[in-house]
Amino acid sequence: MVVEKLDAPDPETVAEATKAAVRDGAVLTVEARCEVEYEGRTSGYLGPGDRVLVAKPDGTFLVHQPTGHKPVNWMPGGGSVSARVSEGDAVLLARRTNPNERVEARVREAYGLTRFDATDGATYEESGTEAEMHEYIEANPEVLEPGLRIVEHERESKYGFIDFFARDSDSVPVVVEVKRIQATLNHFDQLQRYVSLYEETNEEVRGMLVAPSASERVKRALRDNGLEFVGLSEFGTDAKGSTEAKLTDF
Amino acid sequence: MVVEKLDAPDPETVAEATKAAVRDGAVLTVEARCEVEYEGRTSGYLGPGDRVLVAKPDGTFLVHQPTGHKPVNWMPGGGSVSARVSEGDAVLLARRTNPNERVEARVREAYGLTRFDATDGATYEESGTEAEMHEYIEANPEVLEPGLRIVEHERESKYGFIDFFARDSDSVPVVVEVKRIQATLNHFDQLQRYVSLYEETNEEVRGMLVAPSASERVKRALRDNGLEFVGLSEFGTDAKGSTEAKLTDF
DNA sequence: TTTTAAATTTCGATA
DNA sequence: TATCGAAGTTTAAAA
Repeated sequence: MVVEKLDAPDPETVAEATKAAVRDGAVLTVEARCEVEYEGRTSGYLGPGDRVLVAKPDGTFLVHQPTGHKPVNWMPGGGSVSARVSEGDAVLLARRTNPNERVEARVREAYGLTRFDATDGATYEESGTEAEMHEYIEANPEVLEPGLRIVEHERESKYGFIDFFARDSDSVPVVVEVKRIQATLNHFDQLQRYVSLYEETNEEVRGMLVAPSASERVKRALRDNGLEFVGLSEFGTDAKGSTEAKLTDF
Repeated sequence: MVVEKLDAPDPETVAEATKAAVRDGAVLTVEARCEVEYEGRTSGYLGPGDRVLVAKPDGTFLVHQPTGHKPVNWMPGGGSVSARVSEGDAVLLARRTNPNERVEARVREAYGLTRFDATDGATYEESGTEAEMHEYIEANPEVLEPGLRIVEHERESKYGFIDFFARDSDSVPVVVEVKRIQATLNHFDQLQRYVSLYEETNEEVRGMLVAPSASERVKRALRDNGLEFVGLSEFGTDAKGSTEAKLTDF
C-alpha cells in the first residue's frame, strides 16, 4: 500500500500519523482548518483558515493556502517535524537550527490526511540555464564581438567573480558579465564593480554586459559609465536545442 | 463535505476530478507516479517517480518530490490547469502567458486523489521586515550616528531609489542603504551606485550601509571605496517586539 | 561552514 | 503593463 488515507481524523490520530510518517520516511499531507505561527528570521501569525499541510521526510514542512505559488509558511529541509496533542488540538511543529526557527500549525479541524510512501530516484534535467549560456559563449566568443578572445572563465577577483575575462582584437582587456534574463540595475552594478576594480591597477579596460535585453534605465547607466551592452537574444528562448544566436550591438 | 478522497483512481477519474476541481475552485492533491515536462523560460524533463501534485483554483500547479522545499516543477498562479486522458494516462497541464510556459505531468499511476473545498479568508501578519526597520530608523536616526538627521525617505534618483537621504551633524549629506539581513556585495553595489551618482553633481557625500552584519569581503569593499558600515544587530531577531537596538561602528 | 551568485526565482509596489 | 527591489528568499557550488 503506497498511500493511506484518513477521513476527518481526530487530533490523536493526526499526531500519531504524523509521528509515524516522519519515523518511516513517508510524505504526509493534511487538509485542515488551522492557525499558524512562525518565529525565526522574522515572526508572524496566520489566523484560522483551510490549508494543505505537507510534511516531507527531510524535515521540509509546507503550509499552502488555496491560492499562491509560495507556501504562506514553511520550513526548509534539514530540520525536523514533530507532532503532539495540546489543549485538544493536534499541533504540528517544524524546527531547525542555523538559523533557529520554528513553524507551528495548530489544527482546529482535520478534514483529511494522506500518508504517501513515495519512491523517487529521478533528478530533473534542465536546459537553457546560464551555465549553458556560458558554455555557448566560451565556444563562440565571436557572437559577442568579432575578434574577441576568451582568456579566462569565472576569474576570481578581490571583490567577486568575473564571468569572462577577455581581450578584443586590439588586445584591450574586456570584462564580460553574462545574464540569461533581462539585465537589471544590479547586473549593471556587478559589472561596474569588476571594471572599477580592474581600473585601479590597469589603465584601459572595457566592460560588457551580455543579456537578452535591458531596460532603458539600465542601458543609460551602462552608457553613462562607459560600459557596453550586447543583446544576445535567442539563447535559451528556443527550446528546440538550436543554438543560433542573434546579437544587437548597443 | 469539505474533502473527498479517492483511492487509486483510474486515468479517466483523475482527469474528470481535476476538471471538476478547477471548475469549482477546489484545491486538488494527487499522489502519483508521473513524468513531468517543463517548457518556458528554460526547458526540462523529470523521469518517472512518486510525487505529490497540487493544483490550486488560481492556476497554481506544484510538483513536489519527497524531499526539498521547492517544487521540482511548478506554475505560478494566473494561468490555468487542465486535464485530459492521453494514451491511457491522465495528463495534467498547467499553462500561462507572459511569459509563455507550460508544465505537463503525465500520470503513470495515481495512488490517491484529494479534492479540498477550502475556505481561507485570513492573511499572514508579519513583523521584523525591512519596512519596519525603516520605520525604526526614521524614528530613531541617532542609532546610526549621533546628530544624524533624516532628510528624505525613499528618495528617487536617476538610477534608483535611495533608502534614506540624511545629513550628519556637520550637514554633510549621507546616503543610507538599509538591509535587514547580512550585507552582500550586491548591497555594497547598490550603495556605491547611489553615492557615485550623487558625487557627479555634488562635492562631498558619505555613504552608509546599515545591516546586522557583513562578510570581510564586503567590509573591505566598503572601506576601499570610502563607504561606511553600521552594524544594527538586534533589530528583527528579537521577536518579542522590543525595539532596542545595538550598534557597532565600523 | 561560510560565501557567492543564480533562480522557470516569486511577490508587491509603483509609475 | 513594465520596472524595481525585497524575500523568513532557496539552492548549489566553491573555498
